[in-house]
Amino acid sequence: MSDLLERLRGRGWRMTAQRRVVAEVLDGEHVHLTADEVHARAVAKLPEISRATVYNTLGELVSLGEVIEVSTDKRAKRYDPNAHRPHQHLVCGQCGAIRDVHPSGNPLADLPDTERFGFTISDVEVTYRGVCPNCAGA
Amino acid sequence: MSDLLERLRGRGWRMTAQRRVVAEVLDGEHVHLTADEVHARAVAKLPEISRATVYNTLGELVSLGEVIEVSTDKRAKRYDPNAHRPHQHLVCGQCGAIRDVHPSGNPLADLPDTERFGFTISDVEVTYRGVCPNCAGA
DNA sequence: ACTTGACTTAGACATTGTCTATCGTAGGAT
DNA sequence: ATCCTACGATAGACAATGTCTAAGTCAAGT
Repeated sequence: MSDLLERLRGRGWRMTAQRRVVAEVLDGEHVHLTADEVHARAVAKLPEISRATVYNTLGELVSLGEVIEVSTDKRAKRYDPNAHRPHQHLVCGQCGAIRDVHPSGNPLADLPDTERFGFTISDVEVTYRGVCPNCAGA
Repeated sequence: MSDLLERLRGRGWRMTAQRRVVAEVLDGEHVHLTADEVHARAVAKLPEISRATVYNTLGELVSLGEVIEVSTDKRAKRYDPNAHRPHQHLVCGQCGAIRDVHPSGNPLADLPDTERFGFTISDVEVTYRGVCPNCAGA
């Protein structure tokens, strides 16, 4: 599991108990946690950890490109540790479940030059919305 | 400009000064305003209008499918009155400028069945991120 | 014009995120 | 091994955005 910790150490990250805990939380379960959920899980492992530290650490991980911020939900940002394989998200509008999915083509190619208005495009974010089998069945 | 107002009236919307003002603000400029910006512009036309009413009215317009909620920016939701032509957004990461763009194909088709996990997909949200000519030039 | 239920209001409250001043500590230097 | 120091952590205030409530107001049907 510690590929993440290894990489961070390799980048000269100063390793602290708090940062380790946050990294472990993210690395442990490949779900999409909100900052507060990360905080809650971190507190379980290290009760003194503060909210600010979790936010700071998450922000640093995002800057380092180790995790991705997603805002599928209109409320809080979520953090996706699966940053090394480009992927998109499939969101259930009822229960809020999120799945990672992998596109067939390159979505960047779908935008013709005439629609780029001189922008230099670096990234595309694609979110499919629908209803998951669970919610549809009920 | 009052296609919007017409449609709303036709749907049995109870027409009040506040709702008219909010609808006019959205219908007037085809930009992507935050709820607070809508409120500010509404106050300019009708000083007594309250924040709650603006939020309520925006929520209703979204439910009715007359405007779309977009969260390109990580902060506030933005409201896009251009709900009747499917489109996507192009966002400048530096200045936050947002442009509507029109896709060449149907992005829904890009997700193979094997990646749908039983979801019934109803919508795709695509956001291209990059740098606008203005910011790139500077 | 009257009545009624839907709409509006002000402001408290909730949630999420940021900032600051202070304290603690990881890791290099000695 | 111990000390130093700069970087990180902390608590809690603050800010931004959004939601809720209780009471007052008004559009529209009768």
